[in-house]
Amino acid sequence: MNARAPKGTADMLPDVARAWEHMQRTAQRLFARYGYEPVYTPIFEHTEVFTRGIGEATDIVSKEMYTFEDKGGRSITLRPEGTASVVRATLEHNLVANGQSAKLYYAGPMFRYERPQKGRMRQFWQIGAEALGMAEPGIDAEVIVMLMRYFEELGIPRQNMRLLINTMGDENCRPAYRDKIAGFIREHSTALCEECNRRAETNPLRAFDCKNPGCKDVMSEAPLLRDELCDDCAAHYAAVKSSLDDLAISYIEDPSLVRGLDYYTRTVFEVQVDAGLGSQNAIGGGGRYDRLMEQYGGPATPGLGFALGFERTLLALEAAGVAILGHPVAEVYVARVDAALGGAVFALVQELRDAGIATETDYQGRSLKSQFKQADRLGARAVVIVGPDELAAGEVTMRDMTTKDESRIPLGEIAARLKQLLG
RNA sequence: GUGGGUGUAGCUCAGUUGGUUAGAGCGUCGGACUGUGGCUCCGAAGGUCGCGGGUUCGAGCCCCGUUACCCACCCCA
Repeated sequence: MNARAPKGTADMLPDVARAWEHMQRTAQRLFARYGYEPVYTPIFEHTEVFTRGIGEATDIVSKEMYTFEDKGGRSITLRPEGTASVVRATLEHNLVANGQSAKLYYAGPMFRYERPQKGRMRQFWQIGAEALGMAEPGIDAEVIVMLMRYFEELGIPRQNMRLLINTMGDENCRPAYRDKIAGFIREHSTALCEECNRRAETNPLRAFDCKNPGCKDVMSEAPLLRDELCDDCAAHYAAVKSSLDDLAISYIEDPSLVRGLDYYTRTVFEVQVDAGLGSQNAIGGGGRYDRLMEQYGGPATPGLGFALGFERTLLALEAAGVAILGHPVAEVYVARVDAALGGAVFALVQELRDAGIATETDYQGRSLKSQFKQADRLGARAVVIVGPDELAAGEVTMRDMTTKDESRIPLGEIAARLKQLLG
């Protein structure tokens, strides 16, 4: 038996699990203020949900999916991202029929078959939010602001983050631009890498993303979509920027920001940090996907959203020196002078827990000294000592671990006294 | 898929030109006039030195293979 988690997965031990819960709670509180409601979609979907939505030519679909055939012969894929599923669910349940809108958020594990490295896992967690049915540029800004506020609320200093934005155009202006870039790549084929040449056929815009210095040079001369936008897209982009300005959210326009999913239209954005993530730098990103619902056979429905990565966010938090503190494991520790008193202790511990007090005790027959050490380690504010002397008088000793004050308390009053001490 | 690095107690790591009972710190457990914590001191438990071959009188140290993890490329959260 190989007692090891599979490659690219990790156990989240209490310290990390606590951070996870903190990140989820923070999202729940914040997103609720923006009108978002939770949604849980399956962790696996029919493969087609992703191939259609994300795009056959993307890295995610072409080489990173966990796809398998189930016992019924269906092709199933572990979700590599959340948007496709949420949009599928929205369509399936008619959440935005007849001009309705929906604001939904989700959190959970995603799966991508890649070589793991710092900030990249095969199973990784994301929180995402999707705003469906709204085409106005104001909602673009709102989504971006909520994402930035989330990171800030967790404790990543604003100056540690960089918000990049760009526009991908729409079906009116992008095809022409796409052809133009494909042509540009062909013209400069000798100066570009093999991969970029291949991109001319599959997804020309991704050539902007190439990290090869030679390609970067060449692509810096390429025509920009910004200059080829149709009027509607140009107006939308201008309005988004203007809203961000109004909200004092600073951003960097990055024409090379393309992102790895085919469904994006118009606004795309990414939040990057410099420290803690190894060679990665994005902690969150997203964009608008006004045609996605139609790709699933649904009515034309605009939408946009973002996703952010837990692992990377935690790395960024650590790099920023932010500690996520846990609650004490126990508020009260019940110690017994000798093991024979177990019965009385057991009843008392249960009574305290029923009274809402986090209570811990020893089940290993340890020395009183050791029990005190344990109480200290668990962060207990008080220790209740159960000994023969006390019990003979129907009492216990209560020790305030901060002030070291001790007093004998009748058994019947101990719960109330402890609650009083704990405030 | 490709490349580099690492793999010694629960954790972080030392282990000299290969040499005889493999060490430290932290943590854990026990103790310091025996019913009491956080400091200090003492002591104890705990290791197939990733695994398999090879070289050697002898290998944690050298060689080969293998595996795991880490990091990087690609791309992304």
